[in-house]
Amino acid sequence: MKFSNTLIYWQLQNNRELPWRKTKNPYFIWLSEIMLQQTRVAQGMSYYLKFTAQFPSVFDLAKADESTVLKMWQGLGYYSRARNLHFTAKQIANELNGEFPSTYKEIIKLKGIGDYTASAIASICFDEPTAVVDGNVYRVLSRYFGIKTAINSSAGIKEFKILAQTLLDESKPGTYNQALMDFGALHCKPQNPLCETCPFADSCVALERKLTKELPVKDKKVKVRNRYFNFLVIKTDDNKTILSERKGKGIWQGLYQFPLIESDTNIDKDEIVSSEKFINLFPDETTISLFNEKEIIHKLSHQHLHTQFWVVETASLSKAKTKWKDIKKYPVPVLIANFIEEFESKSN
DNA sequence: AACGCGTGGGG
DNA sequence: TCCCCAAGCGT
Repeated sequence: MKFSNTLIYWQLQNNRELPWRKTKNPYFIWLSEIMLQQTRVAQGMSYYLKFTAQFPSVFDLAKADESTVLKMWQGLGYYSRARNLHFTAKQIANELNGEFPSTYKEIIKLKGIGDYTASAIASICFDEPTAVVDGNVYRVLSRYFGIKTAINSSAGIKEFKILAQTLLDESKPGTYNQALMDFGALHCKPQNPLCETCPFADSCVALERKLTKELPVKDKKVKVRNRYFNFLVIKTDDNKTILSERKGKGIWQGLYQFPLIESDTNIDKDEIVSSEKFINLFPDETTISLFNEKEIIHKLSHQHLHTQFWVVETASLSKAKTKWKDIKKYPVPVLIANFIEEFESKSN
């Protein structure tokens, strides 16, 4: 049987009820696709429901402040997705009369939308026969055809895109694309794929040659960089603190944090209070204490952040403009949000 | 072209 | 514990 027919038959019997499956509205599909980039369905689900409730149309999203959008995105990671989402929402609302572009060629021009997302939206919403290639597709196709080309090499990216396109069922591209991704996510899983009950078992190259565990091939691992963060958690007599936005490139752009002293290794109280940043911040007397006895290692995919939170109590300070009672209004990284939770629970 | 960019779950 | 990795994109 044809690859696409077997796949769609599998999908009929294994259909997932997902909120974004009930619509072809490109705004909702777009939202779901951005949220699910490098993100599991289970993690993205509550965010999708929250966003569609608060922003039922692209105009509502466009009207919001970026900071509001980031606050709602808090905890989902890869925050440039949220910034690009908001940027593109404004563009669609203000320049395109709220009308989502309807072809792959136009969709891929939008910020935050690459080959995968443009193919997904074009096929699901507009029935354009463009094949999606995501992590699931790489895995299924590399195993089924026994392809050892690295999926993150430029040769692999081209090869798999072409192959995916030739396999696509052009009569129902949206259904086919989602079926292939579902099959990868639920059946042809990274670990412990369900080969015993696989509808492709009679023709899967990886199964026949016992290559399932070796495929897909991916080269190079990301190197992890160690960084040492010391946050100065200021608490003034009048219950204020300093929280400021991270600007420029690097992690957590647009999110807020306490004043930060970064060092080459964990440093002690003496080094904190004698640092230039500390002296500039606090001309007057302060009381400083380390909040977490043991360093917190916050792990990003590519950085390990060895973190110490220093609680600094001082008289009222003109630079301390953020009221403690407003602190949860700001978008912050999970590392900071976790600290705030613990700090508040201990001071009550 | 290769690297930077989060977070959480599972083996 | 550690490592992988999950509906990728921008530069």
